[in-house]
Amino acid sequence: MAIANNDWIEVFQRRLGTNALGPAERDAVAQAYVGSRAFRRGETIVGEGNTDEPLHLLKRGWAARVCMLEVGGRQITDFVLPGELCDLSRLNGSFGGALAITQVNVALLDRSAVLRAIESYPKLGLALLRLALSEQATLREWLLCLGQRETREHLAHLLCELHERLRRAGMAADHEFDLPLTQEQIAEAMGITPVHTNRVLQGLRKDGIISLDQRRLTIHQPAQLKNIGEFDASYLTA
Amino acid sequence: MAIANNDWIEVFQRRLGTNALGPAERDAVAQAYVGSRAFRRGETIVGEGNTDEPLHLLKRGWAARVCMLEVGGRQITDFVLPGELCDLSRLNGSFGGALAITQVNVALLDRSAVLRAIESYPKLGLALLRLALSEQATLREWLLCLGQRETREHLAHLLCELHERLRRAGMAADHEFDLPLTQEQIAEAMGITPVHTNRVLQGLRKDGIISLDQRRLTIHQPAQLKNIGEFDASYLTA
DNA sequence: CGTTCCCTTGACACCGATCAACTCTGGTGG
DNA sequence: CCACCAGAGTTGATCGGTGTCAAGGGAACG
Repeated sequence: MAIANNDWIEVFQRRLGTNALGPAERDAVAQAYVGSRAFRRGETIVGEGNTDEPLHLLKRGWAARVCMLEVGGRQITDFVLPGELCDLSRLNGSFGGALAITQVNVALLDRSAVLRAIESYPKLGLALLRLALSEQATLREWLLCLGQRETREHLAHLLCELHERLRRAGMAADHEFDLPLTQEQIAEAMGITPVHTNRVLQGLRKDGIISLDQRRLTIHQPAQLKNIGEFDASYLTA
Repeated sequence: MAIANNDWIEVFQRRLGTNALGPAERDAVAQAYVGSRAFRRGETIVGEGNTDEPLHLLKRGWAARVCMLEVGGRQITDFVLPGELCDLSRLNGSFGGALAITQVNVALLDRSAVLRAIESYPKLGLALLRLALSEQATLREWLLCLGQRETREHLAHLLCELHERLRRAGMAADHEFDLPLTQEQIAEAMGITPVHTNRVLQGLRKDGIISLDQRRLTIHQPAQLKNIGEFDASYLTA
């Protein structure tokens, strides 16, 4: 079907770690490719519920995984950066959806082809297992933030985490980066209201620790920020 | 080293789904067995940090995965029931620890032997990937609870989740089960204080929805409880 | 030049944290 | 048999962090 434009594999490999896949695994994954697609800011990439859609591998941009309450609220459970799958969880059951934070490009991978590739190439299964465990670690850290940290600490931690992950993806400078989130989206990730997000952000600004203008974040006092958020990057493995 | 007492494999297989492992995978896992161990209520099964300890597969009892703040609090991120691994995440990096909620028996599996088995038997890797994704789904649901649900709803949801998981493990009757958690531990799972846990529990009791005496929970109005917690078991896949 | 989205700020109410005291149970030792 | 003690559960009073409601400002865009 699709002409194999395999630039996305590089991105995928970068995320998994350069040695995670050998040439055979690379090829096997490449053969699951069934096309590409673009989404605009705010669009739904994957809806909730278990569908037969292909898997969405993020080539470019930011996405967020979301879980919704029937009535009340929406929770962002995770951000998806290039080289990660928006819907790895669909390999098992179903859960949650994904939405585009920025303009986004994804590679579409046929789900059953991926499953077949895993059954033939154990290193691929192991690489995906590691990816899933890495996501688990982030989810646990978010639970810790939501349950135990105070809001100011939580926000500081979130900013540190995003900075570090973006840095590893080659998308952040030493002390600044593009933060395409609206305050409402930050709120949905932190389980608070947009109004309160604003106030806590103001607090960090007032103390000269960060500035945030036009979706550009600058960290003036990195050590302070890490300190406030008790940020220790060691959970961001692989 | 150890005499192969392989009753734990049955428990493991029950959790993974009966068809997840074939005879070859079974044997491969069995060969990673290096012994068994028991822990008493309250003991630490796995400490935080990345060690070379073997993996701990829960044969009997309840455990909890915990993440700690340097100062302040501790968050229970997940409960571990029989057939699950206390420290699957150690296959990748490290993260968090595990503690015994009840008297607990675990099978010890050599970590590198498990890794070798995965590299030889892709179905094993896939089964563990599915297990990890199932854990992810629970973590996401917990994030939704912590971030978006009110405390009463959160507690109702937690009780429903435990009931359903215990039922699947053959450890719960239709409307009652042993809940070995102290109110303090429930609080650590929900990110609230023990005092408040008590009050919310009283609320559910006062409304005749549940009763909880001597670590035995009875659900008098199951439909009501599910309704309050907006509980939908579909995320508990595999 | 109006509309829309996002950010910002103020006033007020309330949920849940904190502090403190008391009960109840089971276990231990005199 | 009773005294004591530790751990868990219960309840009340008070305080503060966040949610809620409301209004306004500023930038981007047609």
